[in-house]
Amino acid sequence: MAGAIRGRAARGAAEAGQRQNSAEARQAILDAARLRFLHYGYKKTTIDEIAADAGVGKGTVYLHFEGKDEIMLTLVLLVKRNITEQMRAVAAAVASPEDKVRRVILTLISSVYEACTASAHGNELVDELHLQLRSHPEFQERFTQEMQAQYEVLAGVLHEGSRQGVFAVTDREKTAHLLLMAFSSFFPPYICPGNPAPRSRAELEAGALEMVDFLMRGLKQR
Amino acid sequence: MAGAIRGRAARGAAEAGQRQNSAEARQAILDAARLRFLHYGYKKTTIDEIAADAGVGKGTVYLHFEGKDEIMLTLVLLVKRNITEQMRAVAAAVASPEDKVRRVILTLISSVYEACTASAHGNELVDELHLQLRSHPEFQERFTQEMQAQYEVLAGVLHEGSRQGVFAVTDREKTAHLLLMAFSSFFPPYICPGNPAPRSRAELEAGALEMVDFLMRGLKQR
DNA sequence: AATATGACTGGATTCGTTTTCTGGTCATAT
DNA sequence: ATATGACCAGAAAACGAATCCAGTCATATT
Repeated sequence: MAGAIRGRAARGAAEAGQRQNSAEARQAILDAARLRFLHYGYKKTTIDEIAADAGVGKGTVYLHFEGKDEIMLTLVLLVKRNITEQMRAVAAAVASPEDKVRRVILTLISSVYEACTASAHGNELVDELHLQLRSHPEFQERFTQEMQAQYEVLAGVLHEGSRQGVFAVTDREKTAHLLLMAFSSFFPPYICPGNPAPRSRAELEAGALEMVDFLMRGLKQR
Repeated sequence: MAGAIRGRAARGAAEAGQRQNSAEARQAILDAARLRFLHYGYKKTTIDEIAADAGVGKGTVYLHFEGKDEIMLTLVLLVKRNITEQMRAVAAAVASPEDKVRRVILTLISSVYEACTASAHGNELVDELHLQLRSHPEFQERFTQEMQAQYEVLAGVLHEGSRQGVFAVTDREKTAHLLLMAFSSFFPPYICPGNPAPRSRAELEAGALEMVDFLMRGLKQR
């Protein structure tokens, strides 16, 4: 009985301990990798450094991730999810549908800008992301899902506006998609042959606001 | 008198001959360069080859262009002008303003696609263009002017629609600008983290048409 | 048995050197 | 006044040696 109790307790502790340690280790690896990537860039960061910073052996890293690339993709996906959350929060706040559309889109654009400007290696990381994404269909899938989630946040606001008679939208999904597509030039990499790339966050947001208001004219109920 | 005549004729012939030869040489250089660039890419093409193909000495190339980069930029500018011309032609045709907006934008997008897909080295050329443009302010200026011209073609159509009471546009220039900006994702390089890049010309045009019709809802008089 | 580790490996990358190539110049020719 | 091609310097390629580092695996630990 004591044995059984000890056994259960021990097993429970072992399981919990392992899982907790495991989760902790995973998180430590992600944290260490994020700092390294931001400070030194993707290529200059080695798995050995990440493992050392995280306080685990090198092999342990490979128990949690298939490789360096997956660590980076995982980090970016987390950032993307975080942005989606912010958008949801903005969409859930009390405001007119027009304002919500404005704010949801601005949130997305500003957050992406913020994330890419946070580090001196932002450009390298963006390039690397695009590169890696091309050869990781499973992550492509997950990224697409996340974009889908963002479309849906916007679609929700459109629906709300629709019910309130402010917007005239038939296919919310498609409209949200087109709407966000029209903002391609506000996302990095800012490749603008002709137009100059935005110089500052303020300039970016001002441009985005103009675009939002232009696009919303087509949404309004007439 | 005969002397004067001969003199004038000779001078005229010389001038005309020189200018004609000169213009011919310039054109021959551009033609040769275009073929080489399309067939072998920018980097693999040498000035010696261009000169040989054009049937002129190497030094002559430098009488007409400041360097290899300027030859390429000149060629691209010519293509851009040609596209503007096509847009003007479409805008001048008889059609409803809505149709003209559709067609003008489709012309632009299709032509750019066409130009970039014409060669296996389209991507290299686009990259090279962006690169070179960064260090050639005078060409930047000329490219911007050409884009301005394209905005104006579209602005003209908007104005026409406005007069006919079909569109409600206050600032034609700015509207044209925003309108074209919304199509960034339809121009190369097609960098789409999430959305797939267009696979074919047909897919591209279909997407563009959807976008045009979406955007035009905001333009219509209510 | 389940998990963690770090020494080890080989393919990739970097580095330093040599060689080739090529954009641009200029003295000469027409 | 215009056209040319030999020439030059600096860039790019080619190469091999040295180094690095992602990923593996035999072993250790619990």
